[in-house]
Order: sequence, then structure tokens, then C-alpha cells
Amino acid sequence: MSESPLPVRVRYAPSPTGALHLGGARTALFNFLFARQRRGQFLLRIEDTDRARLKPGSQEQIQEALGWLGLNWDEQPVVQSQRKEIYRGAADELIGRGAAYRCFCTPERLELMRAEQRARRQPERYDRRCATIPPEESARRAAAGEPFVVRQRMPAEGTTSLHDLVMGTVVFRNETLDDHVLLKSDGYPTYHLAFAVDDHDSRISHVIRGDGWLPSAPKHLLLIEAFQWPVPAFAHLPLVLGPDRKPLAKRHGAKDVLEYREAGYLPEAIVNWIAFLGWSPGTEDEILSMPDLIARFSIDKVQPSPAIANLERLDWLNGQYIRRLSPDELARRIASTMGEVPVERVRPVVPLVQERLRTLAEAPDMLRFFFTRPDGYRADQLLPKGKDVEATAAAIDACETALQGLTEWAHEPVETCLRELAHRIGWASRDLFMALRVAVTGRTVTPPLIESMVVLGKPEVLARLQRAKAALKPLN
RNA sequence: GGCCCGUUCGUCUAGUUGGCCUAGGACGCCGCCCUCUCAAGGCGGAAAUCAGCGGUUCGAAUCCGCUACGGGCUACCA
Repeated sequence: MSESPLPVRVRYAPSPTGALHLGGARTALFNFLFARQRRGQFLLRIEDTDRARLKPGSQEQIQEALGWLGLNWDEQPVVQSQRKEIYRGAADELIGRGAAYRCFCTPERLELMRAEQRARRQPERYDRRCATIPPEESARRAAAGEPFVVRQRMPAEGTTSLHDLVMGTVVFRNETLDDHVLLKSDGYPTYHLAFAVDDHDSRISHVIRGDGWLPSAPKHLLLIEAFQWPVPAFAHLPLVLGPDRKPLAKRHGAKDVLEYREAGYLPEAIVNWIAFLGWSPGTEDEILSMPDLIARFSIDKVQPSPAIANLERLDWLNGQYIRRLSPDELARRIASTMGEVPVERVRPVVPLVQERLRTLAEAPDMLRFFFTRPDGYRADQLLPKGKDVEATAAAIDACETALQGLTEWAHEPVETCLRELAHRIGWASRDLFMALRVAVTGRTVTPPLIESMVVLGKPEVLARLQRAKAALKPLN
């Protein structure tokens, strides 16, 4: 595990086949943290060599999600489809060196071959029929227009070992390696070729990627060696799983990163949350900001086992981050989710909900009563236990009169006034408060009543009390 | 089937040079306190014989082996 003397350069290399999901975001994050900590570069590469699976708009979506999380990349993203000729040249070079060869086998023959191997219960691997075609013949057939792919020539014996920063040393027997395809017949490279060429061209020092690549890592190592290029360090990250221990998917309610934004999560919370999926600082700290993470991240503290995403923990973390926001900032973020309501109207009300929110998405519902009067009351909510309609109407009426007489509309006088009133009419203050709460807000669960009333203002509160009284009348 | 990786409370994890671990923290859960509801906050609790078995050792969650289970890869996908 020798430290690379080269400057640190890492990359996140998604294929544009959909949105950025959590696992990808975490891979990107770990790359980003590592780069920033070592004052290196974090690059973005678009692996779009699979023309069939390409989804329009995907690249933009991925970039927006990365930006939202604050994972800003350096330099211009490398787009593989724009580098077709480079890969072709690289494949030719490999053929020239004897490290690769053209294969003219048809898909039909390959399928037949595999079927036979399956029948004989042998490993399904290319049988290397084309490996022994003389170079001149190979070149002639290619020149004649016969379709072909280029395959990597694997050593028949020996072992290839990888010193992975997360998994430790992993040894593979070369005889188990397949002569996989490097260049497809459509002229596009497969992942393996493009990976080696691009990482070399980008001078990538550390390959930090999903552990799905671990099994093909020896091929990659051999490829890099065939080119006689410097070998980067490797770190394979375990998967993020859903609650059923299956790879994270839609059905778990674990959504694409951008959908978390819709659901009212803060990017800071998402980052903190996924950072702790498979990694921990080794201390008892739980809340770490991006700068903290950059300072404390360490690849060898990454867990080699897969992590199961804990959505409840995200909710808690999100609440923590919401409480740490300044009221102004929170108001801005809430207003941005509420379209029609201007920030100035949200701001005064924010302190009342700040410690009650788990997600921004809960805010509109929680705040609604500040902006619109309750439309319709439910008797079962308005009437405290054991109090009838008449008594409740009378109590509300008494409140109205008492509040009317207040000269100062502030927390202290209002509370004193109401408690004295409760005492005077022989009501438990909790009952009075609940009746008032429903009268003023239309609901039984709200931010603190007195504060809410103060913010609403005296005329509005009195108006709502009258409406509540009116609503009680027909019930009598 | 073949190859590779993994396995500490329900979940994320601490633990990594074997003894200070009668295994610590966090989320969630339960109870109490606070209290005008709900939260937040405070306090306390239940919760892992460290996957199992066999070694090495005075001593193992920590080292070795085997087994079981889970996962990944096994495409002209990434």
C-alpha cells in the first residue's frame, strides 16, 4: 500500500443510463473527499460507450445532482463517445504488441459455445479459437471488411494480485481469466479498454470505484501492464444495499438523489448520511460537515462489507441540519419549496417550526394556518374532553373579551391573561389552550399556541375566535 | 457451476500492533422528566455469547483453517 508520489487525481465515471442514485453519489463523494483532502483533482468522466443503454438527459441529471450535493468536479468532463479513435488506436497498439487479437467469431457461434460449456458444466469462457490466427491473416480479413472484435490475450498461468486499499490483497489465478472483449464490432471500446486508456490519459492516481469491478480488476491490471503504463492505486467500495439486503433500488423508497431534494432533504444531510454508509471517522462524532469530512476522511477506514441504507437515520440527520440553519437561511429554503409564498412572510414564522421539522417538505403543511384561516372546525377537536358545546363557546367568548382588552400583544401578557381566565372559569389551562389551539389554527398539532397567536396578530386571532364560535352555534 | 468479496445490537458502526471489551456510540424502539398539543432537549432502559466450528495462545471480536449464510462478477453492459 505504498503512497503514490504522483499528485492525487481521481474521478467519478458514471454511465449516462439514468439518474444519479445513492450508491453512485457515495462513490462520487468518497472520490471527492479524497481529492480535496490531498489537494488533488476530482474529475468527471461520462462512460457512454454503450450506445444501446444511453438515456438522453441523463448526463445533465447526474451533473445537476452532483452539483446539488456540492461535489464539484475539476476540469472538463471526459466524454468517451468523443474519443472513439483514441481507443481504436490503443487497441491496434495492443494487437501490435501481441497483448490482444482480433476475434471474428459471430455472436451465434459464441452463444453455441457457451451453451456447450454450460451443458458440460464448465466455466463459460471464450475458447480462444481466434487467438492463434496468424497476424497477416487477421489483418487481411479485417481489411477485407470482415466484422471483428478485439480481445485481450490473458496469460495462461500464474497469478495476478491486486493490493486494494479497502479489500486488502486479492489474488487471482490467471487461468480463470477470460479473453474479454476490448473493442466492440461497432468500433466502441468496452469499459475495460476505455477505463485503462482514459485513466492513463487523465493521469488518474487512485481508482476509487464500486466493488462490482473487483472481479475484473486483474484484467485491468494486466491491460495497464501491457501498455506499460504506471499502475494507479485501487480502492473498491462495497455496495449500498436496501433493507432486504438487495442492492438499493426504487422499491426500497430509496430514490435518486434529485428525488431526495424533492422530498425536502438538505444536501448537507444527504452528504453526511452517505458518508457514514460504510465509513466512520472512528470517533463518536455523528454530525460532520463537508469540510469536516474532507479533513477526516480516510480510505482505509472504509468498511469492506456492504452497508444497508438506514432511511430513519437520514430523517434524524436532516432534522439536525435543519436546526443548525440560521432562521434566515431556513426561511429561504422553505420559501423555495412553497412557490407562491414570499420569503418575508415565511421568515417571522420560521422560529416556531425550526425544531419541529424533519424535512423541508413538512413545512408548508405545518405553516398553512398562518397564511389561511381554518375552513371548518371539527366539534370533536374543538371540544375538550368533558366540555359541551355551550361551555366551550362560552370559554372562547370569554377569551375573546379578555384578549380584546389587552393593550400589549406579546407573549407575556397573552399567556398571563389566558391562564388567569382559565383559573377564573375553572378550566384546566391545557383544556383551554387546546380549545383555543383548534379555534385559532384548525388543528390539534401545531407550533406553540401563544407564539403563534402573537405572530398572527390580535385582529386575526379575534376574527378566528369569532369564526370558531359561529361554527359551534349550529351544533347547539 | 466457476471466480472474488464479505459476516460485531433490527440498522450504521467503535474495536484494528491479541489482555483496559462484564463489547462503546448513533438511529430506531420503550419509560421518565420538561410541557398549552406536537416536536426538540435531558435522563434511563431493552437490544450483539462479536455467523458457526476447530485451532494457536496464559489470554481472541481481534491471528490461522474449515463450514454456513449473504453479496458481486461470470455480455460485442457499465
